Amino acid sequence: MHSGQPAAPYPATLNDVAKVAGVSLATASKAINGRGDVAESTRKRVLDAAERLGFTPNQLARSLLAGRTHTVGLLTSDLEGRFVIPILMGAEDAFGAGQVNVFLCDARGDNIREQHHLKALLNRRVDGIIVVGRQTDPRPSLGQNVPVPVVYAYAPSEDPADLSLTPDNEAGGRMLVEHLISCGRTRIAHITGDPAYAAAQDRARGVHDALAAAGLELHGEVMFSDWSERWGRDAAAMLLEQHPEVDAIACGSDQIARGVLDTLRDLGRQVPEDVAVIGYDNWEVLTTNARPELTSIDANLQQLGREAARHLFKVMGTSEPRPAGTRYLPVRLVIRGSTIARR
Amino acid sequence: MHSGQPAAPYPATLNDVAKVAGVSLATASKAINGRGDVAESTRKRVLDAAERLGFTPNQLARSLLAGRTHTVGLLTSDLEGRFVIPILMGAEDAFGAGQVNVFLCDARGDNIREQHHLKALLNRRVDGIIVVGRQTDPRPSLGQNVPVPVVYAYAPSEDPADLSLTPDNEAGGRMLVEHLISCGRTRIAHITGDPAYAAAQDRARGVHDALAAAGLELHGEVMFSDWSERWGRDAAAMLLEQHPEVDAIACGSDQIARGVLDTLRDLGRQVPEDVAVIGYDNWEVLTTNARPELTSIDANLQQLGREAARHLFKVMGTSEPRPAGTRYLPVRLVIRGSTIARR
DNA sequence: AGGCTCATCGAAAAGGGTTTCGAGCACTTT
DNA sequence: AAAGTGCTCGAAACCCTTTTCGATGAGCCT
Repeated sequence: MHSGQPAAPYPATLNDVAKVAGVSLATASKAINGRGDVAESTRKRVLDAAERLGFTPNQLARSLLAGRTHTVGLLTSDLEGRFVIPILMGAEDAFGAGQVNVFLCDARGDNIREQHHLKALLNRRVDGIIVVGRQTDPRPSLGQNVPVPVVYAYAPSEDPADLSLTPDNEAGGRMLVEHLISCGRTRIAHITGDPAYAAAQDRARGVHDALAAAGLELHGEVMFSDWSERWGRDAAAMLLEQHPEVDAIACGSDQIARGVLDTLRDLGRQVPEDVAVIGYDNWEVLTTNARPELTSIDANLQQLGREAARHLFKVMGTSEPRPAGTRYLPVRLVIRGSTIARR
Repeated sequence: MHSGQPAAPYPATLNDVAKVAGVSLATASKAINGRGDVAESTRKRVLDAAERLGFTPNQLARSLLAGRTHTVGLLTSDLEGRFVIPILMGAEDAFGAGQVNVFLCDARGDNIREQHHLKALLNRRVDGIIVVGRQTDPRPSLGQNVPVPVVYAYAPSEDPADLSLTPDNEAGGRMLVEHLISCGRTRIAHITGDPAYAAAQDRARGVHDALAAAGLELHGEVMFSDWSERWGRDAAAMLLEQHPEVDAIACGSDQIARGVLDTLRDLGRQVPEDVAVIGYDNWEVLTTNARPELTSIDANLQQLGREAARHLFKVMGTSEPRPAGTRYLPVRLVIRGSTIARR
């Protein structure tokens, strides 16, 4: 089964346009790019010819000359991770329907491959690079001798000389507790994921601080294990056994929260009447399908991607000293039925 | 907070290398690319110089000359969709740690924006384009006068002159039923999503055909509505009211299956002992966290992405007539505890 | 010694566009 | 009539690499 059509040829070059219009290369270029020094009648002739031939300028040639390609590289270590995608969308968004295109590279968590991709991107003369990790744990820097600006998103760089943008997990942890308190809860427990993750530790610290600030104490220890629903179910069962008095459970992820909801349901506890539950990440497929729908913390990742892109935009091309350090971007509370009863 | 380091300059050009090595541009190029006609001693001198200067060839210049860029465009209409990502990974994978880089463009479902991105990709002289949709419903073709090969992935093109790769949903539907029958079930119902989706219709047809082939009939009508957990819960409740005899439920998505599992649990039915449940899509976060873990159909999307890339590879550069038509790629059964009791 | 081959190297063009700068020309001014 | 002014346009350089093909020189044969 073949179409038989080999392929349309690439459209005309500027040279063709110039010939058809009966002018020189230089004049054709100026006419098309709207530079001065070309009579209105000539411009029209050139534009007509370009239109007829379907001319579009070859970006390769243009970039080669200009020294800027209007491309950026997005270097990620884990594409399947759900954190990369919103960031990627935000970046694409900020660069806009505009002129910038994004090269996507997935290093699959392999350092060698990352170096390889980096080199490939530089050989293609990208104007900037966004490095996206899948955890909020600091990652090794690409180093300071990269000839284009680099910004680290989600996973900050270990090197303070780099610019990193990462969600403020500590503020998120505080937000969990503050919201529960504002719902009138005082007997709060915290079930979270793998203690080896900075995200787990940072959120737990936020939880602790907000409780302390309100003169409260956590009911039970922070329960660390992994980020699964199963752990949420098991942890909730243990928790209710040892601390049946709890009236709110702050969870370190939406998956954990889903598990917690299941156990509460099995044990006949009403949510949110008896126990309020709050998740983290605002992963829609989990939050909006839960019974009841799950209140959660959204890390504003798309916003983070936009910021990263905007930053690159600002410093691309300039040779000024670049901003450095790690910026913690605000997160956002999304309230649903698991903390506030629907009327 | 500034690093103070403005940016390392771009590395040396071939000209610099030639000068340092004391040879001509041509010789330097030949030495570096391993072409013949250059004395071993000279080659060493050039390579040393290149090493010292950190020379890497400018791909722009190279591409401009060669007429091939070793880049492809990936044009998607919906990045957040979970179908795009595995396909993207498969494509990245097939192009390999090799030479090809991927431009990612998200049209956000907007036709104008898609045209715009297409033009931008062509101006950058990509060697090929992969179009990825978020549904299996056929989508409008980009047309036949695109100067590079195009392959449609997941969402096939409406135009049979294009090459499309899409998962075989009908076979998947049959597989649902065949597996349930092989588990000894005969009283089978089907709950699925939005009837406006080709995926829902194709899978339902597969379910119907496989039942007919086994001399069985569906218990109740096919239940269409939407792809949510909530619908799964509600539909299962209705189903068990009207057809309490069912011993298996084939679901059109994992979300629906999760809802079905919840209702069965609420009603005290054992899974899989009383009722077997099977999902579709093999969305890991849903399947492996379910109680019991959910048997499902995997569309092999990563494989599909690889195939798409491989196809582009094959026809890129050649001017032969291109293969056309829609190819339905095999799907795969992933067995877990919701259909077969764990020992 | 002259003519030959062979290995090695470099000049130049090509790829497609942008930009600088000088040339040509019509028209005005003194 | 000579000089000056202002507007159009084109030649050529440039970006960086690859490739062709002709030039150079050394070594060998008769």
